[in-house]
Amino acid sequence: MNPTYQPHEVESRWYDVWESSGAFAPEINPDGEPYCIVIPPPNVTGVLHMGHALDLSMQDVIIRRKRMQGYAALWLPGTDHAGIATQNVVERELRNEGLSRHDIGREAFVEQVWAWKAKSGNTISKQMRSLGFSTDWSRERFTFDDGLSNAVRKVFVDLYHEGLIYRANRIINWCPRCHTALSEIEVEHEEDPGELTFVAYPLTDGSGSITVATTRPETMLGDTAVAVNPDDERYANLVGKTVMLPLMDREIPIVADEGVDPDFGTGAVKVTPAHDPLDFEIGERHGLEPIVVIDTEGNITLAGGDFAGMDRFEAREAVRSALRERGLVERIDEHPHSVGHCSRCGTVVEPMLSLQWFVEVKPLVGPAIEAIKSERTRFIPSRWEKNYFHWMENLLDWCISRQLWWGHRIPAWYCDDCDETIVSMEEPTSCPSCEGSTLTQDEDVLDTWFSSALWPFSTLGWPEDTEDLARFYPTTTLVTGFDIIFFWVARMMMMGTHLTHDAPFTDIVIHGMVRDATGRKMSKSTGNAMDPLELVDEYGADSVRLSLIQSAAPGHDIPLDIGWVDATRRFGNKIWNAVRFATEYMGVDRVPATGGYPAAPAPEDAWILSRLSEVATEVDRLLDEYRMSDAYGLLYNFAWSEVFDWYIEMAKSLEGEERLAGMRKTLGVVLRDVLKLFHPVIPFLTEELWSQLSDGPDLLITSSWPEVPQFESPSDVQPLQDLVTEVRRFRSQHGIARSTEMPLIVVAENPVDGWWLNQLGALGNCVPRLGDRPEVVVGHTRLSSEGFEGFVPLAGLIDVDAERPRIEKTIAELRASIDRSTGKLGNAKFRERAPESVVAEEEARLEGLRDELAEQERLLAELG
RNA sequence: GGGCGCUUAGCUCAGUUGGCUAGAGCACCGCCCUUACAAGGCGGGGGUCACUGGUUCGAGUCCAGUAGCGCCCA
Repeated sequence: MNPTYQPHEVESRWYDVWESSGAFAPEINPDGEPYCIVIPPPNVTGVLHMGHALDLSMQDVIIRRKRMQGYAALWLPGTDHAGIATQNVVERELRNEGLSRHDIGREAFVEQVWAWKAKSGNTISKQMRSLGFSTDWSRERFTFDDGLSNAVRKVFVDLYHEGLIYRANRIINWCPRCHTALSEIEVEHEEDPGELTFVAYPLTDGSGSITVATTRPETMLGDTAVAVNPDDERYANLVGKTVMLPLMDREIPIVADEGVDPDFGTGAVKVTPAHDPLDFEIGERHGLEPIVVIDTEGNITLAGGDFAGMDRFEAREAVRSALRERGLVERIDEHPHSVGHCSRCGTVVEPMLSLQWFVEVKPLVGPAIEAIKSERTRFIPSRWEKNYFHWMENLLDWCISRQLWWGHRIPAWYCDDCDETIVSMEEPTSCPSCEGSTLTQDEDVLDTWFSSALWPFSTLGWPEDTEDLARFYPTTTLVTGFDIIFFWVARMMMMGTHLTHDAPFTDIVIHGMVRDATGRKMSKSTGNAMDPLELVDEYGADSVRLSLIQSAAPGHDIPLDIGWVDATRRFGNKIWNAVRFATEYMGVDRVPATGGYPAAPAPEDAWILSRLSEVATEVDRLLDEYRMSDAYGLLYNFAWSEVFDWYIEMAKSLEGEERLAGMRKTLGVVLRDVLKLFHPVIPFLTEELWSQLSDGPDLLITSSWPEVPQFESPSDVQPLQDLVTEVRRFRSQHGIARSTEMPLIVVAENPVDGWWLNQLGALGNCVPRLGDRPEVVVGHTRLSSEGFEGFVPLAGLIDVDAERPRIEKTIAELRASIDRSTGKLGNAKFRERAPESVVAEEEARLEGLRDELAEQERLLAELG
């Protein structure tokens, strides 16, 4: 073995071995209980980012452990077709050739997208391999696969016939750059500086004017009313009057509507029903005609009079200066407010009246909420329930049509003769209503999230009655970021409960976002994004995985400090060397891997085995609760400080063939179990080291999860370690060279075994001998731990006076502790109300402290 | 404006039913190339647990309020 760990050599070796062994498929454990995770499908155009790395690392930890525990563990990978994103990518390529998609036509365009996908669409799946994720590639799915597309169509048709999908004119969010409708969650609200313009609308009766405030003056071209709150006394006398809309010379009414906030601006608002959701509602209530003044390009329409053809932002300035010229602008205030941007391209979205398809969500929400309330499905951490409920209860109907070419075409046809709408699985040949045969299919496609909402069951074969569906659905666990609860989790819950009559998962594990070391969101534009693959190059995949898992406290954001990644790399080197030492110097590779746990371990061995047992139990408990960060933090510290720093050091001083055989066996099982416990998070390194320790061809990935029997630790190990630390501290504080021999007279309450004294000498670098407690300790210092005292003759080691400050400091610390303790015990209520065990412990502690103080004071006095 | 969360060491963060001297990694100081690992070992310094009040024998932990920060929604 190399003296240092080289991640790349190791990592390149194992992935193919695992995959070809069949380990990734649930069939590896044919009789196991099913356990299933479906991957949150990344965007087919996507490249792996830190968020994926975290999300997938968590899933791999879960699935690898379950596999080792004997479950038929299925982790199903795949991607979604990402309508807008993918179309954008291919359109950009076309643009480089000077073409638009319209130049080549729909069919050729879609062909080109498929070609693109075949060429560069699977980047992320390839990247997943370099991080070692153990997904079952034989079951990889794509939302555009035939089976999944069929599911999408079936759901659309069924929901339409149930009346849950309808087509209507509504205000939707329009992206003038992507030329499509968006759902409200594809809109990102960002704070913009903005200005509030106060405009006077003259009353037609000449009795003055009413002032409205607006952040979007250009929309006034489409105003069809002014509205005030009915309770607003300031305007009560104006309701029912009309104003003359400036620039357009259109007479419009002043109406009273509950929806108006009297505290905003002047309390009077302009009403543009075609370009604002609230205004649309007001318009509906008052029978106002919506006038579309901004077109799908974001330009002013012919209805905008003199401003027709202008870009909407250009028009904002033009309208404002035209109003100013007429003396109608009263003032302009700065007004920071949030403005919607397209989540795909960043363009300011335009609320716009448009004919679109919608899912009526109200009937779907109930069962989706009930699944959580009844604890059929739980969020981890549970506080996300509140957000989920809150969001579900306020859900608006979901706009599912997109004006794209890349996506599932809406299975709706319109009869040219009678305007009948036909929704069906198969393309109709004639109109069922008028028997006309000129039918035109809806041009639009469905929102990608519509197909993603079916993901947990469509990937398993639904609506077909497949074996996988029967076996693995409902799935067990979903792991995803909180930012995706609304987009995706909620919709899967709705679709799952409605279509399959069961919630799609049992546990929903929510994690935070990976941020940079200072807590900022990683993004390309701020230049602080870390590329997981670059980190893999630099530190190895295992380090990236372990540092992410260790940093990820449940449900919190993760500021990823490169220092963490580096620390885990050093840990890799440490564990590598521990195994190297065990095999090359201690002969552990001569111990059969299958030998089991020692039956009658020697004291040191019993101690580390008992710790292993405790740690393994605790790690299991934490992992069962998805507290991976705590679990692996614990294991990391156990491995490093207990196995490597203490046990291996103890092992070095052992002698005698029999004793060495016991140690080898112990070190062997401890290291093997540590490798097993660590395998889910650092699979490459552990698999490699397993092969070094193993005497057969068996892979760690398919080995069995540790079930460590209980061992009883000798009670004097902890005092041994404490005394060793005291000895080391004494040496360090006095700067006594390592090579200087240091005698130690050991006084023990109970008989001391040879091994104990041997370890004290070896670990403490001292020469201990059992002796009697000196009547007078002049010329000694005293070191102690529970049940043991050690006296160091100072002559020849240090100047006696040099020990005085050390003792004085100890005395001061003891006195402080004693004060605290007596204060506590002196409190009658403490004795009365605290549990007996707590009081007894405190009393024992105080007694110990007082004894120790007496010793130290005597020591100081005798120093003279 | 509504909701959710955060504030603990120089930095980034743990700390689950309240109970010994509040932990980790990095950074810092001292000693050591001790025969696996200097990507290491040993030892050390460093915290008014944001603030105020309350509950309690006992509060980083529970409750209320204040301040600051973040996210989501309107």
